[in-house]
Formats: sequence, C-alpha cells, structure tokens
Amino acid sequence: MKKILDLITAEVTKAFTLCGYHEKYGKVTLSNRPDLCEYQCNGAMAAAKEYKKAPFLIADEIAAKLSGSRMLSSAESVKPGFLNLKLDPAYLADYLQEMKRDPERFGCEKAENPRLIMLDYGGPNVAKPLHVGHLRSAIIGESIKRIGRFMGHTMIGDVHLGDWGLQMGLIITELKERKPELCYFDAEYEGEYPKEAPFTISELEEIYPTASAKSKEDASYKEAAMQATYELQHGRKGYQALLSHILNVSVTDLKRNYENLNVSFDLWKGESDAQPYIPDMVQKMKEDGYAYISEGALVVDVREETDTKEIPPCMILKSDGASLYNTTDLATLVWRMQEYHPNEIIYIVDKRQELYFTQVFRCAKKTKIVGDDTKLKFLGFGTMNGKDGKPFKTREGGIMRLEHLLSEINEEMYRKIADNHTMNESEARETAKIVALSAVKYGDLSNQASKDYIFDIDRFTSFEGNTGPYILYTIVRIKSILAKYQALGKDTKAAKILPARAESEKALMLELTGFSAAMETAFSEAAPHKVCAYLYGLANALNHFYHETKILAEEDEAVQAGYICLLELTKDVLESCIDVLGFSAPERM
RNA sequence: GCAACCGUAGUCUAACGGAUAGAACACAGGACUCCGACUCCUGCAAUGUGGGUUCGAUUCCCGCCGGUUGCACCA
Repeated sequence: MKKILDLITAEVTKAFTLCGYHEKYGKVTLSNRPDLCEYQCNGAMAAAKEYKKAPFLIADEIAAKLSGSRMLSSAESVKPGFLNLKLDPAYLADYLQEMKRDPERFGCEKAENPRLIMLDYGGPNVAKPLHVGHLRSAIIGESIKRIGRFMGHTMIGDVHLGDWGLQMGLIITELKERKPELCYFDAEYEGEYPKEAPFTISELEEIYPTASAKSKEDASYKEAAMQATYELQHGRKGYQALLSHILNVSVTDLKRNYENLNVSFDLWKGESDAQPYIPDMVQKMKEDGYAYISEGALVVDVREETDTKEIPPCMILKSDGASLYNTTDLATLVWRMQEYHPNEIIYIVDKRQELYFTQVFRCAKKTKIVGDDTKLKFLGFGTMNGKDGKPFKTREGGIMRLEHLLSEINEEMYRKIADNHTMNESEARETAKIVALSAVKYGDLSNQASKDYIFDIDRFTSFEGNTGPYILYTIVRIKSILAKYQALGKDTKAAKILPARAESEKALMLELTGFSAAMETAFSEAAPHKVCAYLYGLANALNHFYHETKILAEEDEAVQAGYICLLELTKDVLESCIDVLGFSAPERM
C-alpha cells in the first residue's frame, strides 16, 4: 500500500505537469505549520526561478487545478508561494480502513530488494560481567535488527565475543596459582578432560579482576600470563580445554543477562573463531603486495588522497609476530564473507572506535577481503552519562554492573506500581519488570544513537512526558476500553472507520498514516529514535482524542464502533512500534 | 600539536536549506457527576560567537570560543 505522502505527491505532481511545469516540483511534505494545513508543497517557490514567474502565481494555478480532487478537501496558495493542503476526511477514513485490513504491517511495504545484513555488536568479553557500557550496543542493535526484519531484510546478529588475547592468559595463570593440581596444567596429560568446569561463574568473575590487578604490579606474573596466552594460541590442549570451559560458563551467564534485556543474537561467534583464518589471510596480503614491514610490524597502508588527517596504517601483526584486534576483525570478515556474503555489515560500537574501524574497513576493501558489493557501516554510539554529565558510575565510583542497574530500576518501578494499585505481589513484580525495561530502552533509543546522553532513572521511569512508561500507559488504557466494549457484548466485525468529525480525531488519523514512512526512515537512517518520535506523537494524539471524546458513552452505535475500530488500529500500531524497539506492554499497570 | 564530533529554553531533547525553531521535565495558571486525571488545556522560556553563500540558514562554507574524543604494536 502506498504511503500517504506519495499519494498526495502524485496528485500534486499531476497538477504541476498539467499546468506545464516540471514534475520535480510536486513534492509534498508534512506541514510544519499544523495550524494552517496538514501537508504542504513548496515547489512553486523553487519553480519560480526556472520559469521566471512569481511563485504565488504558480501556486495559484496549482491550487485551482487541485480544487476538484477527491483526495484533498482544500488546497490553497499562500503568501510567497506555499501550497497548503488538507486531506479529505472520507479519503482519510478509507485509507485507514485499508491499513486496518493488514493487522501485521498496516500497509507498510517490505523492501523491494531484501538485503542480507549482519550486525556486529562489538562484543562483551567473556569472564567479565556485563556492565553499562554493553547496554547501548545491545539495545540499539536489537532495535535495528527488528526494524530491518520488519522491512523485510534478513538480519543476522553476531555478538562477537571477546574471547581471545591476554585476558584468557590471565585467567589461566590465576587459576593455575589457585589449583595447580588440575590436569589442565599438566603438559604430559593425555587423557580426557573433565566435562564439568573447574569453576563457577561467580568465581570466574572474581578471578579476572584479581589476575588483571596482579599483572599490573607483578612483572613475572604478567610474563606468565603472556606465556599462557601464547601457548593457548599455539595449540596447548589443556589450555584450549580450559578456554572452552570458560566460554561455556560465561556464555550461559551472558545469555541469561541478555534475556533479561529481551535481546538475542543469532550467532555466538567470538574472536577465537576467526583465528583459523588468520594465517592464510596474512599470507595472501603479503603475496598480493599489500602488507609490508614498518617499524618491525606488518602493516597495510590505508591512506587516501582526500584525507584531511593522518590515517595511520592498519597493523596486521605486531613486531613480535602476534596478532591483535585488527587481525581478528579482518579475519572475522573473511569468514563472514565466505559463509554469508552479506550485502552489508553494521558495527554497533562505541563511537570512540571510529578511526580504528576506518582503518579496518579500508584495509578490508583494499585487500579485497570485502568486495564492492558489500557495504561496511560504522554505527558509533555515544557515552551513557550519569546525572553529573560524566560517564555513568555506581555511587561508589565503580563501574556499574548491568544486572545491578536493571534490578535497581525494577525496584523503583515495583515501588511505583505497588504504591498505586491493588495487584498481587507476583503480578506487580512481573509488570514492574516489563515497564522497567521500557523505561531503560526508550530512554536510550529516544536519543540519537551517536550522541552522548544522560541516564536519569527518575526521568526514564516517570509515567509523564516522553518516556517508555507513558507509551505503555497509553496502550494499557486503550486495552482497558476495548475490554469494556467487548464486555458489553459488542464487536467491530461489521464496523469500519468513519470520516473524522472532530479535530482531535482527524489529528489522530493523520498521525496513524505516518507509520510506514516512520519505519522506512528509521531503517534507512538506522535511527530507532525516529520510531520513538513517531510513537510519542501517536500516543499524544491518542490521549488528546481520548480526552475529548466519550467513547463508551457514545449512543450512535455506528459512530461508537468506528471509534473502537480507530482505537484498535492505534493500539496495534503502537504495539508494533514498541515491538521493533524491543519491549512490550503489560495488560494493566 | 594535528584531526574528528558536538554546542538549541533553567534542565533534557527534535527539526530533507523553507512559513511563527517542535516536544518533554521543571515552573505559573486552569479543566474531573466522564471510558484509568499516571490525563488534557493555557502560559513562560532557546539556535555559543563573528563573517560568507542564498529569495530564505539550527542546517552549507570560513574564523573564533567552549566541551568531548581519537591520534600504530591495548581492545
């Protein structure tokens, strides 16, 4: 089903061509003066130049040509040359009825050319608890994944675990200090390794920071960790067995945490999965003449003539021959291309890594790891700051664990819900969890991803203003009315949406027509905040309408059924929007 | 030092080069015999600064001021 703006644009364009002007001037946009009109066309002003004619004369002609339109109830030419348009209420009602016939997509068409898009979440490290720094990539990535799927694309999310490098050596070293008798440390050991991991997740979470601290103070400890890392990476069996234990324990815990966020990944690949691809990749880079030795390290030049700053070469191997982050990311691209050959890969990572990814992308393109038909996109997000405007910390100044943050918000939400309503304990807990998630996610996603933002629990959990809970409240309120209507023994099977009589009703209807456009731009700009903006506008329009209209008390059955149809559509659209944002609404709250 | 990003009401945030810069919170008023008033309405209040391009600039270009971040063997 065509978007309303396209339909109106077609109508206005027709008028332009009939009057002898170029079709490019017929573009219609949403009005930025809602007090004057619903839609506007500024083409007459642009055309004035080409046709050497006063803009208002052109606008007058077009307005006259549009006067008989079934689609528009009014088209008037104003001052310098604006064309102000209003949609015909009957046409609008028909359009909405059409949307309602499609309760999954509301007429939003899927992409003509579906693409295969992979998402890289820049991965959490295994053996380290998730902290607030991981929140944004998870939330934003999940939403972009959902928006993409809604638009008909194939989206594959890869968590891209940090499971390689010195941190693993540190853990092994510390474990060896504590339990030297374990068979994993016996180089001569030939038997099977135990299936059960020799540690629990909470031990693991404690081991890493301990080891990390020790290595900073004790040079020989660090030496041992580096040695262990080297041996692990060069095939020492006992260490590899330990690695898989660490992975298992860690991933289980990570999955549980991500589930609480309603975030999931299709692939649980890690840096270690890329390692087998490194030797051939490096070999090929050398053979093809891209890689050379500079200051002892193997690098690939990635400068371009248009650069305004110095872009350092992309380092492939350190001077000691070891691989590093770049190597792993490039090798990851090798297997992604081999196995999936995606049209696009989007990296959802901290924006501070922009320069780094510029290097990697250029290197991947230059060395033909990634061909011209695959787009590499860097989607950098800003820092989540506390109320003081500085990076979010616990009250003690430490790094806030994600779990703690969530439970703090759950508590806050529970308090609010339990205060106001007579719900039993378990329902209140369950509801609090749902609403709390909306608070966190909406609070994050309503900002442009690339900007830093202030994480303010009080504001995000408020039921007033531009917040998740406000959106949910609106949905719950509609549900309540619909339930009451049904309880009266009525239904809307034979009913349809009627032309609006009141301003607030028409405003709501117009808002509803914007659904497809909102989804499309949110996808093309990878901007979930556009969905939030649409959602908030729609919720506001609904509340305004609701406030002025008595629905259950309406005596005219057909009119009442029409209202109910409109509410049903609004509720479905609202719920589709929060679904792509990655949260849901409770039955009551 | 070089470079990138950012700078919008007291706070937080939006705006393909278009009309009177749009919301939210806070603040000051107002609206419930009514479907959930956790709602709705009214008001106050902003583009860091100086130039340029344009019929028209928050938006594009240049200078300055302020903030954040990044500049090869960490990830």
